[in-house]
Amino acid sequence: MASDEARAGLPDADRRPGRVAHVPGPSVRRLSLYLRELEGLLRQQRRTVSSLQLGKTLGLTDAQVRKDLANFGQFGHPGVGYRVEEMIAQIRRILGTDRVWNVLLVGAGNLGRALVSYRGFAGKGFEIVAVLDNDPDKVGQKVGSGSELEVLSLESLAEVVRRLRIEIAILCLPSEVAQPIADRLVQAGIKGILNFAPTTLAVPGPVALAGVDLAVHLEQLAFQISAGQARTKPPETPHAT
Amino acid sequence: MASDEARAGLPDADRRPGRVAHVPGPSVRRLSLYLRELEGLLRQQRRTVSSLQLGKTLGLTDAQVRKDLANFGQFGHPGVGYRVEEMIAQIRRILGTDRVWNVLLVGAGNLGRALVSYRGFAGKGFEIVAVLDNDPDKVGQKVGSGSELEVLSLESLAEVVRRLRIEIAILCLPSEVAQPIADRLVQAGIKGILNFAPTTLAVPGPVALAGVDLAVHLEQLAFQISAGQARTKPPETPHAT
DNA sequence: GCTTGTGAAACGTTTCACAGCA
DNA sequence: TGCTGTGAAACGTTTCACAAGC
Repeated sequence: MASDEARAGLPDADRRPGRVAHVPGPSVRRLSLYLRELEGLLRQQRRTVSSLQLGKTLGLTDAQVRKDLANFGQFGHPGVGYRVEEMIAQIRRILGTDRVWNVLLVGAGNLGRALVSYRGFAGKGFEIVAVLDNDPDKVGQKVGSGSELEVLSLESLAEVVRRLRIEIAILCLPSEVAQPIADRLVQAGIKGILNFAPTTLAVPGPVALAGVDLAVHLEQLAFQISAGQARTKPPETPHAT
Repeated sequence: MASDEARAGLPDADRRPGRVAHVPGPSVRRLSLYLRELEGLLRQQRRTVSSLQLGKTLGLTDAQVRKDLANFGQFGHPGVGYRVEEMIAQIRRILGTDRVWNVLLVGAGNLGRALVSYRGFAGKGFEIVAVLDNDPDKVGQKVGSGSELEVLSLESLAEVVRRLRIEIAILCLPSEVAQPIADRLVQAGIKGILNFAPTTLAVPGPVALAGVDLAVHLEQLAFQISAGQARTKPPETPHAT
């Protein structure tokens, strides 16, 4: 651990577009929420929005919204606010969803099949392009809202990842097999894993990891109800597992 | 007096005797992860675990683990660590999952039906005891792993919540109807809502709220992959297979 | 008028380091 | 020796307050 040299007080000379120095994690998480709100405003034909308005629906202060967005550049227009369409394009570019990511889904159980049919990814920059499962009964089945995907055997994992240039995988598997499958995905060159198994995965540093544990979210509700009763601040909480 | 009394915006006060004074939000979130790890250790017949061991699998420091647990009392045994079984019982008590919560699921689409069949809630203190849907074609259908639940009409919402003493609802609905249904749930006396619709809900202060937006999680992965490349909260030295 | 962007202050969380106990 | 619990220091995030621009 390097001790801190005199690194305070230096003016940030790094203001080149495209290169962003250091962004707080919470800011990045909120970026997705801003995007969601802005897309809603666009559907309502709204042209601009102020930091105060944007923050109000999300339970944030106007200063927070401005600081968050200012982390990535100067997008606002004083006296006007933020232009909805422009801001959407900028956030998509920042998040990296201004292009389509090919996604692999592993595990065609109830949850897995539901995700393949999930409409919420449409227009968000993600497309599930392959589904794998272990179970011989499931292999060969057609899945998806239009039944356009065929479940493939796990044996084809590496081949599918490479052939379809897949960078993100969603794991809907029993806890016991999640880690070995994650290992195989990493080996095959996957860059990010979204894990729905209720277990902690270990992956090498450069591989991105996010976890969604349904029971965990319910537990947080139970705590808020029984202990807290007062609301804590942030609604959304993605937490790496 | 410009700003002294002006802080009344956020409800926060909870200083009842017998209740734990003020616990950082991040600590509470990690509590669920500790519980999950401890339950895994119990299955492996482990009797005790140190803060260092517990933290390592989760990518946390030992000091962090100790501080988190110390927020709620003194549970550790110097020179020994934490007794697995005892700690599980304590965390369940703290989270409020040392009893069973009746859960209502609203929306019997793909995702909703998958959650009803989801085995991960078993033994975690949550039981889905009713399923509602709008669609006349779905009403009357049997759902659940053993097909033991019948989908009921939305009209029975308030009656079902009261009769079955339901305190938590899971929303698997299109964004457009999520808010009106949330309003009806609040009206019926629900205490917490887990929202899977990709929209921001507004609920009165005393009602607990959590949201899971699948697109948001994928966006965070996309950002980590394209911008970050380095992990935000890195567990140290990783190892591939 | 209204609204952004931004230093500086306020606040919250994590890490450090060590006393104390088994 | 091994480990917890805890003040204090380090670090990170949010809020404040206001100059500057539309």
